[in-house]
Amino acid sequence: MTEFNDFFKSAFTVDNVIFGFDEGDLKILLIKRGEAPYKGKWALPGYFVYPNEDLDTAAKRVLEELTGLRNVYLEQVQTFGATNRHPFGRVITIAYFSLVKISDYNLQPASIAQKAQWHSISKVNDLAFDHIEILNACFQRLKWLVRTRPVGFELLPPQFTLTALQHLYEAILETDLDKRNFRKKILSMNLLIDLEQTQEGVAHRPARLYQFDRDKYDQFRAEGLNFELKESKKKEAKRAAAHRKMLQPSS
Amino acid sequence: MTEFNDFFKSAFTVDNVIFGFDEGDLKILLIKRGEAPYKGKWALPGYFVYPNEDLDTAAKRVLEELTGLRNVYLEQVQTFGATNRHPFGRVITIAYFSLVKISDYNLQPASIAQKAQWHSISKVNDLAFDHIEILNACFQRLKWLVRTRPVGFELLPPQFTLTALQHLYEAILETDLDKRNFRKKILSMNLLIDLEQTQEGVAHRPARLYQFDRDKYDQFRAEGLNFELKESKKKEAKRAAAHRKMLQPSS
DNA sequence: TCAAAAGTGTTCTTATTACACCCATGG
DNA sequence: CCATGGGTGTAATAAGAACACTTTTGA
Repeated sequence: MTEFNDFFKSAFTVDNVIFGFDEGDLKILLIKRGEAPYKGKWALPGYFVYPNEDLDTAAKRVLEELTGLRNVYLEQVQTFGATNRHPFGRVITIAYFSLVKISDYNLQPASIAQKAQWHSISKVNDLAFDHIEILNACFQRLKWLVRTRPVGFELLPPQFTLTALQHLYEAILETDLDKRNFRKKILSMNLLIDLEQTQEGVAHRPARLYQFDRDKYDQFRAEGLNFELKESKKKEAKRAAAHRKMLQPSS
Repeated sequence: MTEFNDFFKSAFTVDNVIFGFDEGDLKILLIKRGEAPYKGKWALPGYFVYPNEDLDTAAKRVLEELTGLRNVYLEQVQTFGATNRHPFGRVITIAYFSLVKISDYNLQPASIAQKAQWHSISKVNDLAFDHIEILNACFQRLKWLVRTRPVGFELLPPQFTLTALQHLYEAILETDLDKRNFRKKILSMNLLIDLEQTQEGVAHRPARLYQFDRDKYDQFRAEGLNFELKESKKKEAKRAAAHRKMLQPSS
């Protein structure tokens, strides 16, 4: 039988999937581990929770130490606690994700890591611990969130074009969206302020710039806001066809 | 500075919000605590996670010890870890919820509790620890889940009437649904098997009995299934009016 | 004048909502 | 024969999906 005090021999960490968006690509911030275990491997930024620290506070601390950013979108996602997930003992981890504007980001010297770097989410495939599993859970959650709440703005600079916004949604949802329907839907929500400015120096018709209207969002949020986005069926069908084709032996 | 070994002095528990449905009421199973802390108070069933036990396993164990039930719907919801939430030290808890058929339920002698009892969720207001907060988080999650996945069946006996199913949804969503629209929607999903039997011995026209078609559900689940239910606007308006009236001083 | 991305409306289809009466049974 | 809850269809509205051409700019 387990003694009561045997229960008080565990530790817990927070791990943070920090999403950013750059060059049309959804990215996450990873650190190259400078110490055992998994020395030299890429990992999610995370650390032990201090004895007198709340979980959210720990997640914020990890984020701020690494990026210098405060007041970013941060949400608890899921807790991972397989008995064998950490070689040093029983360590469970509470996974968070956060959304940052890469343009705001300044790399801080981080004693825990030799190196911190943005990685395209599509190219991440081998991480320390069970971090791939954590990443997947957080990515799934982000997909859901982005269809439900207008959090996309957290990942863009304060001024953006509708096309940039659409590309962000397409990157997160891993699908194509119809341009006209997307604009109709987004604009009909009345959450964007038209800055009545346009891009400069682009080799094509310059796009209008918009800003997210946070006040109006806070106003709407009370009443529960609908924010669904669906894939275009035609493009979905094309993609499915291409996929089938790919799977078939060439004849 | 915190020593490394200071991190390994925490414990964690699982707490389980066990939902059931009986007499038109959504209920949860609570235990009256037989020991300190919070001796004599009602609490969510939960216990420490053993050193060699996975989190989901611990949640299943707690559930099975208390109810004798296995193979019930169980889902991790959120982790609560405020530094002061447990008087014995740093104890974080991973909250789960489960859905059981009260008809299947058999109370097991539970050494941890003097007493286990079903409580109408609307009447629960004072629980040990931060369990009210946990309950709220799980209830919110259930509301979302029930609009998204056909999990309602987990709470009903194997054979049920459409009216019973509707009452379940109304209890969970805390709203009224239109009878005809509800039936149309539910039947159009083709997830019910009409047993071609009717109730017996009721003092009104006997209702047809249905069964959940789990095979068909598993089949559909792969493709991602829509399962939305909306409140009738008229009834919503009525409710809002009643609420406003209630808030006004009688003149 | 060409390339590149911006911008814009309409039609069709599908899903949601509102709504009221007759039916079968037991007491 | 009455009370109780079971069972049914239709029309109006709203939301979503498909779809192609013109505009503005820099090179």
